[in-house]
Amino acid sequence: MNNRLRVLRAERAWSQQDLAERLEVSRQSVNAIETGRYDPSLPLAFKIADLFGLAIEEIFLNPAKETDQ
Amino acid sequence: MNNRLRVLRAERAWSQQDLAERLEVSRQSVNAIETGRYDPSLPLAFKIADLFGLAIEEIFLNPAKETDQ
DNA sequence: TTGACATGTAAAGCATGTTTGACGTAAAGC
DNA sequence: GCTTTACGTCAAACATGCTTTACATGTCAA
Repeated sequence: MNNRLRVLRAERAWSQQDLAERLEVSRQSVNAIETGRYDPSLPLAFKIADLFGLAIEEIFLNPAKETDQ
Repeated sequence: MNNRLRVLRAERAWSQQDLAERLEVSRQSVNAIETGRYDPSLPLAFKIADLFGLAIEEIFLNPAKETDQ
């Protein structure tokens, strides 16, 4: 599932480590999600959405939808 | 994480089996999510939201938010 | 009162998400 | 050159999500 995490992080000039700390997960988890190696759990997706003040759907792109924003 | 799956299903008079088939998961998965034994994966959450024509946030209640709709 | 259906749950196994610790590489500053 | 920081990745271990099979209960209609 594609996501805009890298862009949102870059807009804030945060390192993966910075983001990981704010989300209370490991840096490797942030990296794996950004590089598309796996999707976050739903609770983590909510935490990410909260942190950026966006809806989950504005960060994670529904693979079933054609409109890729 | 609380969710409104049971209500949405009841509004359509679907059995757990009906819903499971539409989501292409097992009836036990639907039951486990409804009874709160575990949260769906993010991809499954998207599929559920699609099926009901709602946002993920309208079905799954963010545990970090006080406003429980 | 039997049969069919809906729901809850359990165990075992496989798939996915997350952790820690470690290593390689590249860029930037001193 | 050396050090530091950022990023990508790997392996092992553990946690969670999901499957199949199975069993128990309640309800409802015939």
